[in-house]
Amino acid sequence: MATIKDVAERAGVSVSTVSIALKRDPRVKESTRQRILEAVQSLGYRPNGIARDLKMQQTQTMAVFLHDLGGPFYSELVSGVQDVALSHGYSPIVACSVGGKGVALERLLVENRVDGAIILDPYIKEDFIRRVAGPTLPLVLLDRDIEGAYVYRVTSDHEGGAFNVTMHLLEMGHRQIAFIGGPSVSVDGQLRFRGFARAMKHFGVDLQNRLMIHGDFTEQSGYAAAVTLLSQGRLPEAIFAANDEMAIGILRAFSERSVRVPDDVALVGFDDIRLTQYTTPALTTVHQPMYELGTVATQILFRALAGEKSITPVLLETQVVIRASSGLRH
Amino acid sequence: MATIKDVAERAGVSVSTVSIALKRDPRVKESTRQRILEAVQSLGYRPNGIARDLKMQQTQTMAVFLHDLGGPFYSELVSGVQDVALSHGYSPIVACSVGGKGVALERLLVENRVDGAIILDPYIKEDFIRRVAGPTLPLVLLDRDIEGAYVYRVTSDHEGGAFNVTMHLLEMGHRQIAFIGGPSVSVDGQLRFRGFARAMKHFGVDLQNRLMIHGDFTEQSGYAAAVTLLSQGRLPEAIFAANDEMAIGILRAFSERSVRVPDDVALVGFDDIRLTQYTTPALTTVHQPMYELGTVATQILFRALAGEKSITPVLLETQVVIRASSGLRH
DNA sequence: TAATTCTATCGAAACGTTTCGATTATAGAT
DNA sequence: ATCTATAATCGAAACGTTTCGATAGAATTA
Repeated sequence: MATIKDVAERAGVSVSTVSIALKRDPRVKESTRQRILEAVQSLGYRPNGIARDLKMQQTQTMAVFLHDLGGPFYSELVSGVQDVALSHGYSPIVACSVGGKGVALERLLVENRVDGAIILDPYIKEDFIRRVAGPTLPLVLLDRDIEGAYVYRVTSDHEGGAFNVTMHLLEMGHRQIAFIGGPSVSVDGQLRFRGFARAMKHFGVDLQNRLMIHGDFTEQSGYAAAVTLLSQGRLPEAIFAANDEMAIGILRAFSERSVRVPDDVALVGFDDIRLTQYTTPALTTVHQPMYELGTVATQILFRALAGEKSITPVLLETQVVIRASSGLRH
Repeated sequence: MATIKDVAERAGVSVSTVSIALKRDPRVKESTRQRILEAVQSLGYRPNGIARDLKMQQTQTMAVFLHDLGGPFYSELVSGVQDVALSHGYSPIVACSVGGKGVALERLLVENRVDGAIILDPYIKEDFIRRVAGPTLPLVLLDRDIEGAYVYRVTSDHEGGAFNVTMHLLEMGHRQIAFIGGPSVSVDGQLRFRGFARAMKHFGVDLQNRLMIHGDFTEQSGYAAAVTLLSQGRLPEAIFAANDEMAIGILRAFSERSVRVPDDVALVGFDDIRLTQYTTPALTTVHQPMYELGTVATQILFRALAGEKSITPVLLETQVVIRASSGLRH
């Protein structure tokens, strides 16, 4: 691999001249630049980005960490990040935050291979985040509630969305409403429960223990929850699944057993993943502004990188999307 | 940011001693190692990965480039990559290959910030790939047909899958079959057409020009193709959409106009994305082994990295998945 | 002509590691 | 006490850039 030194030699100039010539610095004479460019060509020289990063003490790269890359709405999030990052001359890369020791999280964050990161993963330990964040590595956390220096936060209004969609169910006359929750670590799952409980209280409806079931945001856990409910003998009037994946699992369990949605039981989810438009019946859910989440988070990252100090947490609105599964004719 | 030098000073040893102590080299006495560890602690020292990469002349990082990160089946591909990469001590990162100058593709590949890459993007220029590949940067291409030094290939059997699913339609008695193709650059789209044409020929059915329509793999283009077909007055007996996204667009156009699938017209897609199970009717399609594509590609990458020279292209089998949209009762 | 300002180029240090060969301290053998 | 083998540590070079201050020559001014 040819280095800048080889180019300098071939062109008969010094290394420093090559370096500045390559960034079109007007200090170098046009004729010498040409000579240098020829040398570059003939040697197939490509600058070594790592050497550059080391010298510059920055990488112009930022990372997005996701718990599992396959999540159905992450692509929009990443688009949002991408659009803003590119306009700042940065390259976003996406990495999976799981995998244990020696993995991307270590390599990129601990060993400073990126200038900043956006993190969407309820499982990453709080003290890891606080330890690793710093003036040279601001971190923007999505849907987490961690305070710390150089740690910033953007969250969707899970509680508000959950409140609104629960109100929707209540207004349709349902009172016996089951709640299928997410894993206990996930703040967004907790907030969704809070919104649900607040709406129930608002209508003066008591929560029933047997209708509060814990899942883990997977389709299978939704399926299992449906089976649990069915085993209780009588179904509730409605079910609020804390995310769409679980709602889809529930739908599958019901369809296999000929339980009709929404006639026998109404069902709503959360997230508005693409699939919800295609299920039978289409799923009422709460839309999360994923693209906006990406752009806002990235903007905050650049403000932090620019040295801005006090950046307040951002809360983004969510929106109820009413479809057939909740029983409203439209 | 504390450097190894600071640690050395604080611990009262030389830089080199710290360096080897930190990798548990038995040459350094236990007591000094402890002293060093304390210094690391109190200074909050974190090794600088970039300096290390520069010195080592490798990054232990590989990239996966996707044309758009949102593609519905990429997550499985990436899981496959991840599983193999981790077992080799490598961190895969995912980046989007679009975005023009100064973007991830440049930064990571041209400037050698990764040790190798897997690329799934029909739009990346052939000469770029050949120019950038080299002994220090093997490239594994997915669904592309480019030959070159240090360029390796893994492909799904698009042609075979298309042949088989077309045979399925023919065996069900359909003769007038429309083909909705992908963008002309995409090799996989071309192969799917080849398989389709071969099956038609096999049954002695002529292709009709009016039934050969070009799309671009998006849902909208499928919708548009359906509209085109409808405008012709009489529908074909069956439609083969070169990917599921377009098939879904077609389905939407038909459902909006009360054209019944499969009663009025049969429909098949390609890819077996998750959505195909949930559409009404569920979509007959061809399953691509995406996870396997990821693992195989990554294994090849590591063989190349290990210096293996002649690695032959791999072809992975696809499988027809028969669901309701093609009309077969099951 | 001498002094001054540009213009074009160069040399060297620095970024933070790793590693090789050299050096010193410690112990064991003669 | 001297020599040798081993253990523990050190110093310096190298990885490939960027950039600052220096330098030499050409052009301008007095």
